[in-house]
Amino acid sequence: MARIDGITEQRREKLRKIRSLGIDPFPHRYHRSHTNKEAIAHFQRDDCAPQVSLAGRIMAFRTMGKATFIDVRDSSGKIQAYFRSNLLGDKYELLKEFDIGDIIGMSGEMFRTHSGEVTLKVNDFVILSKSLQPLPEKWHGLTDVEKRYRQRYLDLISSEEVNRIFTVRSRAIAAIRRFLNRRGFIEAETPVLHPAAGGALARPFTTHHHALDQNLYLRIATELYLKRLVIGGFDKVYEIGRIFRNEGISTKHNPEFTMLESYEAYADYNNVMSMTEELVSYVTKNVLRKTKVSYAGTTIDFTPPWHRVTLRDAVREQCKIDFLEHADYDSLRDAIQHYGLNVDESPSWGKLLDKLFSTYVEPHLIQPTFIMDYPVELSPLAKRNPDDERLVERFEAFAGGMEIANAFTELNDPIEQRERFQEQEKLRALLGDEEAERVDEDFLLALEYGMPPTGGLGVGIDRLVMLLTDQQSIREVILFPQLRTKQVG
RNA sequence: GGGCCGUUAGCUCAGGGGUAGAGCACCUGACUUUUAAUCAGGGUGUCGUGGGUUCGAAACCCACACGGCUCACCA
Repeated sequence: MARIDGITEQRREKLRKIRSLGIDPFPHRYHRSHTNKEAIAHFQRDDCAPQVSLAGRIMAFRTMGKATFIDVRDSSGKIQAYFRSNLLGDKYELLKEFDIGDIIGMSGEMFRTHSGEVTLKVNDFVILSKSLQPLPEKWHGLTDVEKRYRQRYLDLISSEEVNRIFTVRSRAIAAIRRFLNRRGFIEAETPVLHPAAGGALARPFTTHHHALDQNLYLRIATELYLKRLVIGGFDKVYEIGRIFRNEGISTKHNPEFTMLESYEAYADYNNVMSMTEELVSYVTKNVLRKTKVSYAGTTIDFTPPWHRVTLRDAVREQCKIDFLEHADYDSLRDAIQHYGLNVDESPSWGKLLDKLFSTYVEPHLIQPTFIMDYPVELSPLAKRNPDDERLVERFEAFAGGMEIANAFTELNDPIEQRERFQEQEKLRALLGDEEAERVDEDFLLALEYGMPPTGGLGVGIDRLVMLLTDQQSIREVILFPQLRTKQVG
């Protein structure tokens, strides 16, 4: 990438010229009296000619000899500014040293042009930052996807839509906090560096602490620490935090992503189910002012109550297979073959079932749906279903064909939890399953002090934002998605 | 990691063996209410990188890099 070409050399020359005139092209501060939006609103509301000082990035120049219009944008929006030679005198010539992309401060009074646009008539202006690189083209903007992600600031400058997506993301997270805080939840911050990566089935990133001379893992879930807080007496606790999983990258997976986890003492997964649909519809209504969203050409309605169906019935409906009647690997595999279904080899019964589900059921779950009652093999941290000990009280929420939440009645029996961990260790040893849970003695010790019956929830924030913004790729809702580092030179 | 597609000016894109192109941006000039301002003039380039084929390669072949989609893994 030629960092210094003709255009940037011209701009460096302008920079030198500005300095030679005794002007600091990067002054320390500027007093704004209004944002662009406020200035326009003030003029329209009061029908006067208020004196204002505004600042922002120059987005366009329209010069007509001794008069110039420029468009200036700040985060509130665009405003047009009008520069006249006979108002500004010699200073008008200084405009020649300004370029699209520069940050400018301007003062003057508001008026309306002949064509009706509310405009700032400038009587003084100052450079606030000189831009040395040309901005993307004004009409088409930036469409090179790689460049959009690597230089997201350019994407944000040139695309209102991208700007909107990340504004929605921010508002959605704020709404989640508001919802939970109003219900009496406390927000916690638990460690990112874990001595053992637990709380989910996933490969972790590893790192090393030099002073402790100890290997550490980036967290794959916040679960086990948040449960310690429930044991510590925080009856309602949550964390919105970055999770790291050392797995493939796709339109639905980024190695680091944001998850909400909440835990509520004395609640079970039925209570959590109600809270989940209320939470999501609250967020949707607050952020978009409606509960129906358009996603991938269809309409998704988040209004509670959502569909509820057991995993068993869902799989039976789509695949004709009752997994409880095919409770071992060979039986389930044979049933899949018998019905002519196409499911890849999997290392275990549970993974085979998971595969069957994600291939034949998940893509159909467009409207918000709770899939309930998972096999105990797939859920080492969930409490058994009292009606069928092969199952646990667990649900996953789906919308738009994606999993957006996972929740269960938490296993709080320390003896059984130890047995479940040991089962996972067996899977790891037998099948080389690197994602299996490890026995976490520190967590087991905490459980032995007694954890109240608790309902836990995990929500994939990125995927929720995808649904709210009608984006089919997770990279479009993450400001700086993971890309391979480009070789320099 | 596999398959398919892409990479040409600052940006958006044409060009598919014979002198490197357009629009926007930029530069020069005109213009005191324009708004994708207009008018006249000016191409500013390692055609992703490295090899190969050829009299001649941006183009054809091979390898590599980066990206997109997809499959595998997962949430």
